[in-house]
Amino acid sequence: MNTFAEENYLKAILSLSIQGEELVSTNSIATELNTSAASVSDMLKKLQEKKLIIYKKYKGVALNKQGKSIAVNILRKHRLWETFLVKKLDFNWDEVHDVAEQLEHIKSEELIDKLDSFLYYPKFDPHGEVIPTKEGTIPQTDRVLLSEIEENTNGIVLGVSLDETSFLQYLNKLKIEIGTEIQIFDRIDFDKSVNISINNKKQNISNEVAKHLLIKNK
Amino acid sequence: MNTFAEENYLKAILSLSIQGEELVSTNSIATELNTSAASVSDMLKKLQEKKLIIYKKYKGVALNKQGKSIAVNILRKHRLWETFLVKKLDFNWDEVHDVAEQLEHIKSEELIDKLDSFLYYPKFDPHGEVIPTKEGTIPQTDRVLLSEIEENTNGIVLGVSLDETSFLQYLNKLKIEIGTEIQIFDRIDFDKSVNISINNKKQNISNEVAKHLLIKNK
DNA sequence: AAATAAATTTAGATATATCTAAAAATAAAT
DNA sequence: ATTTATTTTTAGATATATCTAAATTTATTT
Ligand SMILES: [Mn+2]
Ligand SMILES: [Mn+2]
Ligand SMILES: [Mn+2]
Ligand SMILES: [Mn+2]
Repeated sequence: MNTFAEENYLKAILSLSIQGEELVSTNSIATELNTSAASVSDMLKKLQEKKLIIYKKYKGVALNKQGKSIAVNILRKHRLWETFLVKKLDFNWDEVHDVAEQLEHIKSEELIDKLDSFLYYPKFDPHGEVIPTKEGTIPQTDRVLLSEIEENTNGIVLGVSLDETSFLQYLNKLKIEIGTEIQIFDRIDFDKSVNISINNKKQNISNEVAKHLLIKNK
Repeated sequence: MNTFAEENYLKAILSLSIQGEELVSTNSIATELNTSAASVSDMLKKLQEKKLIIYKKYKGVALNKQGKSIAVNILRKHRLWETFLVKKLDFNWDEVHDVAEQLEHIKSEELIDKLDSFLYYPKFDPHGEVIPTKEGTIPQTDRVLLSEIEENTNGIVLGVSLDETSFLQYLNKLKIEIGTEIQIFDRIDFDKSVNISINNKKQNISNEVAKHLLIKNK
């Protein structure tokens, strides 16, 4: 049985791997978890001993099979709970992340099975993020980040890759939500911002925001 | 913010107070929480410093106003979660206690408010135990324990005062559930067991079981 | 290649929550 | 009222998870 802290570290490593880091660095984990690099080193040693990661001092860390399985399961629980909170308890999409951070650590396989069934086996969470299967796979989707999308195309927002309150409330203000149709014009070289229009209203989206918008071309 | 351990100690003290101990003893807390008397002493010192209990060394402990408020709130959360698990997720009444032990520690007032609303403000949990109000009061009921009920009367089982799996599964076997009508004949002096009948079938109920059955006379 | 900077790990502390064994206080028995 | 037994507390360890500051390794400049 793993502690909350161990589970959070495994989830952080998974998240950084998905974002593209092959060998995840100590510092990026520290940033992700708002803790010190020293604490990360301590915990990596411990996870290494528990045989959940492949860790080479000064080089970086990756999840091994068992570590990945645990991390994906936490992610599954996180997203199922978020779905429950929005679909059943009427929370808004920008209010659920912090509570899900707690609920994801509840230990009961039967609970999650029944929650999944109660929600009619959802495929996506309230942020459009894909929910991993009970078997531990993360279904692949054909979404592209707005920060990397081709210029002069049309698309539809299918999700966000970040579920922090401040980000989601900013999207609310920009009138960007799941299902919003957008036209993509061009990307500015200088700051990597993107010019788009929503309902024929032109606007400029910063790279910081564009990096977290999942778009499907149409 | 209190730790899980602190919350569990406060809840244990509340539970023992309700069961009749005016000054709760170190040993009874140790038994209730399956821990050592030494650990209890350590924690009582800590809760004393946090001003949540009234503690006199070697004498015993009681909750103060703030400690009671916290404990009642944990009990409320425990029973609301149990209700959710049975009513919405189709758990049986003998399967929910352990998961509720985890869920009761989730910190979010809004979550509990919304859960309460989602369940249509239930007054009793799946074991017939009364759910404390948001304001922190425990509504009084006129139930009597089978171990203390008057002889030669009729009654109906409205609840149990213990929600451990082994006890509830034994009740399932005895065909005793909430709503079961029983006739009470007499109480045996020697072992305080009670002779009753259910559907005209006579049986003898041990004091250990009778102590946890909440009956309403009719 | 050597010097400097950045990233990472280790050393040494602190805080929480446990435990066993020993000491102290209280209760019960003689 | 002593002695004995029980209950409770303290002393001293262990385990987890953090931190800051110092040491070490790796990467970048000059
Ligand atoms: Mn978490
Ligand atoms: Mn999400
Ligand atoms: Mn608990
Ligand atoms: Mn209950």
